[in-house]
Amino acid sequence: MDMEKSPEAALTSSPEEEKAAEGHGEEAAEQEGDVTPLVLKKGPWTAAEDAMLTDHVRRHGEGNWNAVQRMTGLLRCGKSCRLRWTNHLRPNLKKGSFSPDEELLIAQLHAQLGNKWARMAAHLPGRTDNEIKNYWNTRTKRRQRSGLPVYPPEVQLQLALSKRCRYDEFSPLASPQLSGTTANNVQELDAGSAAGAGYTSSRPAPLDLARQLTVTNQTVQFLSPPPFSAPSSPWARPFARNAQYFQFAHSSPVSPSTPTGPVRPAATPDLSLGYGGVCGAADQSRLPPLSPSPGPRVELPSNQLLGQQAMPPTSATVAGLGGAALPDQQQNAASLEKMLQELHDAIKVVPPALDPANGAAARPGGGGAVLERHGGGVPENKLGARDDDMETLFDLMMPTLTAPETLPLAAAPNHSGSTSQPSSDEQEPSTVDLGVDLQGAGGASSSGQDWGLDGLCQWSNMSRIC
DNA sequence: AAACAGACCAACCGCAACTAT
DNA sequence: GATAGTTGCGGTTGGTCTGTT
Repeated sequence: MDMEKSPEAALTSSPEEEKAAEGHGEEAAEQEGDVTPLVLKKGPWTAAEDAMLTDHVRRHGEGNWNAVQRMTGLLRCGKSCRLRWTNHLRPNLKKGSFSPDEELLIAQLHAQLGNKWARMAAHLPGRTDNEIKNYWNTRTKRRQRSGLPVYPPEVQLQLALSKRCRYDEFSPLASPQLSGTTANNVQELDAGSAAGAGYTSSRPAPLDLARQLTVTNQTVQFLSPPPFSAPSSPWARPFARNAQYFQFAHSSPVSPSTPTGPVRPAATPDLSLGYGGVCGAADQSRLPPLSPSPGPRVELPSNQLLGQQAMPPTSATVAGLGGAALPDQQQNAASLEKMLQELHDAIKVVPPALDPANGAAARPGGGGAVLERHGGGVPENKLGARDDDMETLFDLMMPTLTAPETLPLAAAPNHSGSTSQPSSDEQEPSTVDLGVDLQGAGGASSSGQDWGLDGLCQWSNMSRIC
């Protein structure tokens, strides 16, 4: 039922007619009157058309796009008018190339949302979904062709953590309703960004690494207030912009479905980073599937992103799959250590403050973990903090390895992280398939925007360890 | 200088959800 | 409830620009 197509289809009867309309549509409309159906124009907009459309919107506001043609004589269908206005004429549009901040944000949003361009655009004021889509598709194509990872390392780690977070939220213990838009869900998480704009995803808000960490029973806050100096990796810069996500009270928020009492697997991180089989066959029975099983909810990749299956497996992929034979806690620990090393350029996690009562680190709800940007100067106790990071994260990781089989199956995202079939938010993929996005598995802490082959080597090594 | 390939961008198409009658 | 109309979204296409050979 394409109500916008039918007029065009009816009015544009032949290619010749359509072609003629492109050059003389306006004149034709004036001459032909009511007897002959209007031939709507296609193709690039002229300045005069833009002016007409802009004037119309100024007078009547946005919406009712089909009326534009009737009221102004503009020989464009409503759909075309809306598109033109939204993508080019609307005020406050930001033109030009994307800033590094925006690029990282897009990567993070894509990791969380898939090909939800409109939602992504809601997080990028002045940018349009079309713009983001074009950017992502071309960039992704290029990167995949180069064998580079689609996502930067920060996003990869965030994905790994958010995965665990989602397991929490989607755990069988949680009400199914929670998978929608209920309390403590994205509506709140998203409060700090771009007005929400219908953002009803069950995914965490972009750049919500702090929340991910919070769910790991650590509270997070910056030691030094923004603005931060630029980190070594431009991909880390948006952390500063989204500093609000890192500021939590010590009474750490807990995922609504996080059960109290003994730590469930829900509160344990899946540190496999999506490397299929990275945790080994033995553990796969306990962990959510990392790669989608064919089914109605499998997300199909964009045709523009094809070639992924044909892509030669990177060392990381091979190592990840091959590493399935060598999964154990130590290997995960090694992976984790690598990850931390990568991330310590941008983030430092200070261990929770000791509980004065028992001398133990205050854990749930009382954690004192603090994130600190390096921009404010290298912490003196960096190494010590890292050790504590390891200890903390080891603690978090171990339950994963012994997780019962009660973990809910993750939805089956596709290789590109793209979305397709779900028609509602509830059907959105609840995980992001790192398996393929990390196929290129490079992108550690390269200093350039194009996190490069150096990173590839590092991540490959990490996988090999696993 | 010409040919070619890739990147980039604007626009179109089809579909689905939503709203009004 | 059915139908018509509107809006929004994601995928795709085609033209133009730019860099390379």
